[in-house]
Amino acid sequence: MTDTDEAALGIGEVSARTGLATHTLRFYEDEGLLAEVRRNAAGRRVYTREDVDWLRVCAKLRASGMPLPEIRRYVELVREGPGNEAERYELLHGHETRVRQQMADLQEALDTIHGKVTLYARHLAAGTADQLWRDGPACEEPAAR
Amino acid sequence: MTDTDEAALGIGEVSARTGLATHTLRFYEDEGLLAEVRRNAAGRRVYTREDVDWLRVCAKLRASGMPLPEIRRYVELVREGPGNEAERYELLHGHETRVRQQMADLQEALDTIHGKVTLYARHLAAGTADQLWRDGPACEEPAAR
DNA sequence: TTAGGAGTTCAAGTCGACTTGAGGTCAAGC
DNA sequence: GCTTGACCTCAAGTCGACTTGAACTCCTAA
Repeated sequence: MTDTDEAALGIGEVSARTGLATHTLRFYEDEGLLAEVRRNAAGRRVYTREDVDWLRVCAKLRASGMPLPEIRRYVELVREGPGNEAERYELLHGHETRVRQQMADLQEALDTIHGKVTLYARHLAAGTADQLWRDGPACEEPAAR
Repeated sequence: MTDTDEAALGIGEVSARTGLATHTLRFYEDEGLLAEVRRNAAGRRVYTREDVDWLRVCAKLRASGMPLPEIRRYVELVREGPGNEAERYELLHGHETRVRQQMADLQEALDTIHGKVTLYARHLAAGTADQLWRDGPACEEPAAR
C-alpha cells in the first residue's frame, strides 16, 4: 500500500491513486480511453503503472473540459504510432486555446462577482449595507463602474 | 435598434442584447431568476432596462458556473429587501471562492496540456517527432517534469 | 463452510440546463 | 382577407458524463 507496488494494480488501488471511481475506470475503458486493460486468470483487470499515469493525464484533460470523444481520438492517434504527430499537436493545441479562452471568460465573470463582493464587504463594514439598493433588485450598482 | 430604445423591450430585443435565447429567457423567468416580468395588453413580456442589466449579471454568474437555484436564492434575498446583506455577501463570496479554485484547477490542467503541446511543437519543428514515444501510449514524458 | 469483500457484466437512472416541438394568439402589411 | 412573423404556453426531448443497481463470480480468512 506504500510504494512497494510491483506495477500491477487492481482496480481498487488504481481508483485510490487516480481519484476516479472504479465504475468510472470501467466506463473510461468502455469508452476507449485506455487500450484494452489486461486481465488476470480470474478475469480481473490488472493495471500497469503507465495505465495509471495515463489515467492521471485523462483526469487533467477532463478537469479542463476536454470531451471524452476527443480524448479517445488522441489515444487512437497515439496507438496508431508515429506519423500523425501533427494531428496530435493540433488536437492538444486546439484544446489549450479553448482552455485559455475559458479562463479569460472566468476571469471576466470573476471581476463582476468580486466587484459585488467588495461592495457588500465595504457597506457591511461601514454599517451602511441597507443603503445599497434604492430601487429594485436589478440595479445594485448604478451603472457598473 | 441603435440606442434609441425607450427602456421597454420585447423578448426578441432582450435576446439580442443579452445573448440568451428567447426560450432561455422564459425558462429563467419560470425558474425564478427574475421577478415576474411585466406584460403588455396582448400578454407579451415587456422587459425594462434593469431586467436586461440583471440578465447580463445572470449570464456572468452562469458563465462562472453558479447553479440556477443559487442565483434564485440571491434574487429572493434582494427581493426581501434590506436586512439580509450578510447572507447575500456569504452567497457571493462563497461563489467567488469556488471560481478562484476552479481557475486554479484549470491552470494546473493547462500546465499539463501546455507541457505536451510545447513538447510536440519542439519535436515537430526539429523533425524528430517520431522519436517521442519509445514504448506505449502512456509515457509521453518520461516522468512529467 | 460460510461470510465477506473485491471484482465482474450489463442495463438503467440521474442531473442540470437548456432545447425542441406542437399548437395557438395577435398585429401588421400586402 | 390572408399570410407572415413574433410571441405565447406547456410538455417532452437532449446531452454528456457519470452513477446506481442487480445479479453473479472469486478468493480469503475465521
